[in-house]
Amino acid sequence: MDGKAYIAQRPKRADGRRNYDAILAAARKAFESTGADASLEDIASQAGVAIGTLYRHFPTRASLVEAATRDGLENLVAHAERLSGAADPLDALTAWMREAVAHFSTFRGLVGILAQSMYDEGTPSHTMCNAMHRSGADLLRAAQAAGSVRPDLTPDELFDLLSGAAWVREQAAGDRDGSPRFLQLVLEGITIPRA
Amino acid sequence: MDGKAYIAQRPKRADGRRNYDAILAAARKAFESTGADASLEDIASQAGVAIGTLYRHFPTRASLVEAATRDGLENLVAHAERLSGAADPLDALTAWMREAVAHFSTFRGLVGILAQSMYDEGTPSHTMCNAMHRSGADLLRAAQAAGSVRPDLTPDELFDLLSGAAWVREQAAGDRDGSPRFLQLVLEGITIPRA
DNA sequence: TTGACATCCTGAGGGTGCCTCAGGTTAAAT
DNA sequence: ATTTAACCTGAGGCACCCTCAGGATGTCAA
Repeated sequence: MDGKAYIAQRPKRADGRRNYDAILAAARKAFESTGADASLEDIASQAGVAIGTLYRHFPTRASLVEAATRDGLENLVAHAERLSGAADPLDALTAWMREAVAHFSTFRGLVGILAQSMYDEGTPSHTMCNAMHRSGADLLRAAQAAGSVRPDLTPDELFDLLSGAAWVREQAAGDRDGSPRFLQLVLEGITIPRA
Repeated sequence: MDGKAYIAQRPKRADGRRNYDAILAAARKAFESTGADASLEDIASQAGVAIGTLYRHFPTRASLVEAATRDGLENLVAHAERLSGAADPLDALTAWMREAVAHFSTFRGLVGILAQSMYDEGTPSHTMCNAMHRSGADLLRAAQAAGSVRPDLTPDELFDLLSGAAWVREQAAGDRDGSPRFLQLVLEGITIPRA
């Protein structure tokens, strides 16, 4: 199983690259404003390209979403590595969690796709999700080792909590954004008060 | 604004009632197996009825979902009333929360609709959601009065937590159902240990 | 029993979106 | 200049949504 089979490769010919980029830009805009179920035909026409061209570069909707959000996930992983070994592991973990929730709710419907990708191999985003999973797990372990977080919390559970927070955030888009509060409650729920 | 304007009325003629019931039964089965986005044309044909008949009784998909899940919500409210004034308000609250999560994830996509209905008036399920909100708020208040739950938790936040738990549950359908654990974490997070 | 009629049912049809594929075009390598 | 693999196009088949004009029928009152 070559995981990359699903991942759109950046094309080599100049016109191909141009269109690839245009489609990606249009997709980002459309996802932002409409959600992950934006019309692919709209995206194509917005990119000034026929629908077949979009499918050539991104054979599935998931692959397009993956390409449109790869940067964000990479940043998340990079940030985790920067934070690892911080003076206060709990601060590091909470800061990262906040960022993770923010990214997960970049647009409506993303968190569902990511949650799917997390445990479903053969999904475009699966590789990136795995990397993120490892990053988060490291930060969690450190915070647990420092005695700041309940030791029985597993990485999977951490991601369930993060996903839940992101989902709540995307539901209440705009007004009544209960997400900071949700995450706050979760954080206070899993941390161990400094005696 | 008459909230009932959207709610499908049980038709009066015998054939109408028959079809209404058949559609509802087919819808329940379809939602159960496919999710809230099941094909309405499939539901109609499964009920042995033309598509126009389905739309006659249930002008919108939301109204059909509402009708298919009304019983469950009513039970939830009734159960809350039965639990109110229980000897141990915390037990009552947790029992009710578990039941609520179970109902919210009756089928894939329901919790999203309910979360929407909760704060969006003019939605078919809004009335029922309001009733449920009140029930939950009562149980929460009691548990808080007993000193068992952190006093700053609002009913809205409680429902965000419940929705999040239900959403996580519906994501991990089948294997790896992290939902009991999720709710457990949330509960331990919001309760105040008995000194 | 028999109208009369409001209620109900039907299903074709127009709209949107998904995705494929046969055929035409073009960048790039030789 | 030729070749060719990469690329692009957009019509078309499929599924689903939702509406509406016209036909069928249950109900009730006479």
